[in-house]
Amino acid sequence: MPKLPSIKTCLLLSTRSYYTRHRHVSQNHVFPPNESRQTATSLSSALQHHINSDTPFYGQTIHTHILKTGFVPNTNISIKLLILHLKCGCLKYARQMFDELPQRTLSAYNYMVAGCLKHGLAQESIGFVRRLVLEGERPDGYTLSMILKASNSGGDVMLPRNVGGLVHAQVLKLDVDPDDVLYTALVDSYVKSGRVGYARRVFDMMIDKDVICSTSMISGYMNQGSVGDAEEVFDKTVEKDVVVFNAMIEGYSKSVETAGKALEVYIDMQRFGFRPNASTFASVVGACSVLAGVEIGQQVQCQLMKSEFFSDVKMGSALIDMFSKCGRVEDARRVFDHMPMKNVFSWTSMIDGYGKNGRPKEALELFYRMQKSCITPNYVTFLGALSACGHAGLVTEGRQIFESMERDYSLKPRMEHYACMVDLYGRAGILDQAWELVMGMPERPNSDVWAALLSSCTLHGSVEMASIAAKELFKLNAEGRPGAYVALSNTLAAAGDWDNVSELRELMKSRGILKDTGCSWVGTEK
DNA sequence: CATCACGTGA
Repeated sequence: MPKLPSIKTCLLLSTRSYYTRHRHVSQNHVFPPNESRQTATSLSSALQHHINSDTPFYGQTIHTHILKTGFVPNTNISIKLLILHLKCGCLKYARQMFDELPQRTLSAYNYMVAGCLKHGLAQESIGFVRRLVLEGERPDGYTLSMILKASNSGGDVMLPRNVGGLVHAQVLKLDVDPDDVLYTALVDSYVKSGRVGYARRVFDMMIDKDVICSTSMISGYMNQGSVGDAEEVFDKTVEKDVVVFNAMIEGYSKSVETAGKALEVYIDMQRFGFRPNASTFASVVGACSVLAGVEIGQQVQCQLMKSEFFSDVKMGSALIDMFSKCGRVEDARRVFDHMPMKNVFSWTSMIDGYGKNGRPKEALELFYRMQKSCITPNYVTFLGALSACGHAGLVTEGRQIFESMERDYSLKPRMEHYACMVDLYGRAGILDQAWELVMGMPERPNSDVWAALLSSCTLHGSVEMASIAAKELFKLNAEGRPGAYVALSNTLAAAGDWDNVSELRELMKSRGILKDTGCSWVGTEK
C-alpha cells in the first residue's frame, strides 16, 4: 500500500504546482508546519490566501490532498473549504461541506444562499433561507439583501408577491443604518417590481445617496416614462460614473422625443472625461435607430470601430438593428457578415431585420442556416421566423417551425408565439385553424392572442368569432387596447349589425375611449 | 470565515 502524504507534503504539493504558474504571488504561507495545531493554522492561512487572491482552484487542490491523509478539518477550515468550492462553482461539494459542519452558523447559511444565487439557483437559495429560519436563526442584513436578489432574479421562485414590503419591514425592525447597502438593495427591489413610489420613499431616507442607488432610482423612473424625475435624481448625483450616464442615455434612447437628448448626454459624458463602454455604444446606436438617423448612426459606428469594442457582439447586434430600423437591410447585412463572432442575438437581429423589411425569404433562409451552424435559436428567434412566415403567407412552413420549437429545442411556445400563429392562420383566412389553436392552448390565452384572433375575424368578416374574441379581450384589459373596440365595431358594421355598433359606441364613450371625431386642418387656414 | 447593491441588446 502506498504511503499517504503528510499534511506538510500536501501543502507543498499544492503550493508548488500553484507557484509554477503564479510566480508573482507572495510565498509567505508555505512554511512547513511541525505540529498538528500549527498544521491547522497554516492550512487555514493557505486556504485564506486562495480565497483572497481569487485562486479557488488551488484551494480545491489542497482539499483533495488533505482528504487523502484522513485529516479531519476543524470548523474554520471547513468553512474556508466551503467558500472555495462555492467560488469554483462546485455547489455539490459546498453543500456536502455545509451538511457536515458541526454547527451551522448564520454566516455559513449566508454563504450557501449567496453561492446558490451566484449560480442562478434562486429557488435553492431560498431553501437555505427557509432552513436557517427553521433552525431558529434570524436573517441579518446580508440574508435580507439576498432574499431581495432572489426575488428579482426573474425565475420561478416561490416567494410572496410583496417580498419587497416584507423585507422592508424586517429591515426597519433590524434598525440598520440607512446608508447600508441593504437600503440600496431595497430601492432596487422596489424599482424592479415597478413600485417606484416606494423606492423613492426608501431612497429619501438615505442620507448619503451614492451613484449606485441613484442609478437604480433613475432606471426606475426611466422605465415609467417619468423622464423629469430621472433628470432630477441625475442632476443631484454628485459623483457620477459611466453607469449613471449609461442609464440616462439608455432611458432617453427609448422614445423619439428624447432620443436626441441621449446623443447630447453621450457627448456630455465624454466632455466630463468618461470613456464610453460597450453598453454606452449599444444605447447610443439604439437612440440612432429610434431617430432613424442613419447619418449620426454611421458617425457613431465610425467612433465604435476605433474603440476597443469594435468586435463586440452586442455592438454588432445593435448596429444590425439600427440599420434594419432605418430600412437599410443591406447595410445591416454587411455588419452581420463582417462580425468576427456571431451569437444568437446577432442572428436574431438579422432575421428580424429581414422580416421587418418585408424580406421573409431571406429571413427564413438565414433561420435555417443558423440552425445548421452551431447556434441554437431561442424564443425571440422563433418569433422572428414565425412573423416572417406570417408576412409571406407561408402557412405550412410556419406550422412546421412552430412545431419544431418544442420538439427539437424543447422551447415551450409562449403567448407571443401563439399570437403570431393565430395571426398567420388568420391572415391566410384559415380561421378554423386559428380557432383550434387558441382552444388547444395549454394556458389561458392572453389579450395578445385574442387581439390577433379578433383582427383576423375583422379581416375575414366572421362576426360570431369576432364577438367571442372581443368579449374575452374586454374581460382582460380592454382599456389598454382601444383598437379592440374599433376592430369589433368595424366587424359589426361590415356585417350590418348597426344595433350592436351603436351600443358599442356608447360603451366606448362611457369608458372614455371614444375620442372626438378627427378632422383635417388642411384648407382651414386663411 | 467575511457574503450583499447600479447599466445589457432582439
